[in-house]
Amino acid sequence: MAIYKHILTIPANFSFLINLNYLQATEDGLYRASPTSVSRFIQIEEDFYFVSIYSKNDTELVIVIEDTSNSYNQNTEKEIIAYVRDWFDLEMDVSPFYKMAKADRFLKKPVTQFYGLRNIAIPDLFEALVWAILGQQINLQYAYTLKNRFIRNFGKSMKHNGETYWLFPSAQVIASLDIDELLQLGMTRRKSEYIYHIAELMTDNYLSKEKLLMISNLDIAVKELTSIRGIGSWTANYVLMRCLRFRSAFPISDTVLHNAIKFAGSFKQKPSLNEIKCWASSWSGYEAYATFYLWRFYLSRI
DNA sequence: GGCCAGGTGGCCA
DNA sequence: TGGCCACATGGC
Repeated sequence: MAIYKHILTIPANFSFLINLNYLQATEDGLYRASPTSVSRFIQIEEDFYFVSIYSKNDTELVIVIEDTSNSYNQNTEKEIIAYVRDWFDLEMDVSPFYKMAKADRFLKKPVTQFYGLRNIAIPDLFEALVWAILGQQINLQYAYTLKNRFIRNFGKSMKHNGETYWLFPSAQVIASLDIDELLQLGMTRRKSEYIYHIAELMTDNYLSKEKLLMISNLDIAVKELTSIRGIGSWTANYVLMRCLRFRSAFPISDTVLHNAIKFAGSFKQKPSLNEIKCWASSWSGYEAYATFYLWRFYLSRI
């Protein structure tokens, strides 16, 4: 089996360690993260490649690709590098965000504590949508339980050096199920319907990442998504922020965000929507990053 | 045991 | 538009 290496220069204001810490904290079986590296299987068309990423001297990211299916070509390499760049948001220039955040009463601490963190993506649209829907209106811990069940019941597992790696279930697989099979995981009937319906839309290609990426205007993208049953403003903004890289996507009704602002501001009560709108006006253009940092800050508190 | 949880859709005025 | 309310179950 052939092994290929590719080296990326680490951009400014990027800490691989801080990003690995985040990945370790949110491990879900799809990848494995350690304090020095992260590995996962990445699917390119019909083939799977085992990819490991580590850093060299904090100046370079080394991407190691194992050609587990003997199908490696120039396009494979291009796609895998694009995947990694997207996953870690390497194209993002965070310096203007940091400049703004250091003067912001809520963001000052988060950006200091997690300096170098990027909005780690959920590159797969179906995964991002399912994860958002699972997380609606239930506590985060149970949402992780449901996601685990979802992956282990319907996903594909791959072995590497004795370790199991999961691939997120495809929309095609979910669309071929009976809704009751989703219900049995412990989610509500309504959520089962939402997820099943979205799986159908994606299988029939009415909904795809490529189509959404052709939309550059946030409001239009939100409208497009919220026209789908089960996707409200929160879910649309969550997915646009985590998967499609809309910098101004802002899940403003998010309860963790509210708690994070309450925590960061040492308030006795959660802020009102109008207060958040007012304070967040200075985050314009960086709402997604502000939200991501506040989540990280709040969820990692002692 | 009661309240809250990374909301949404549907109904009503 | 804006205000309820059902959904439904786990975590604390």
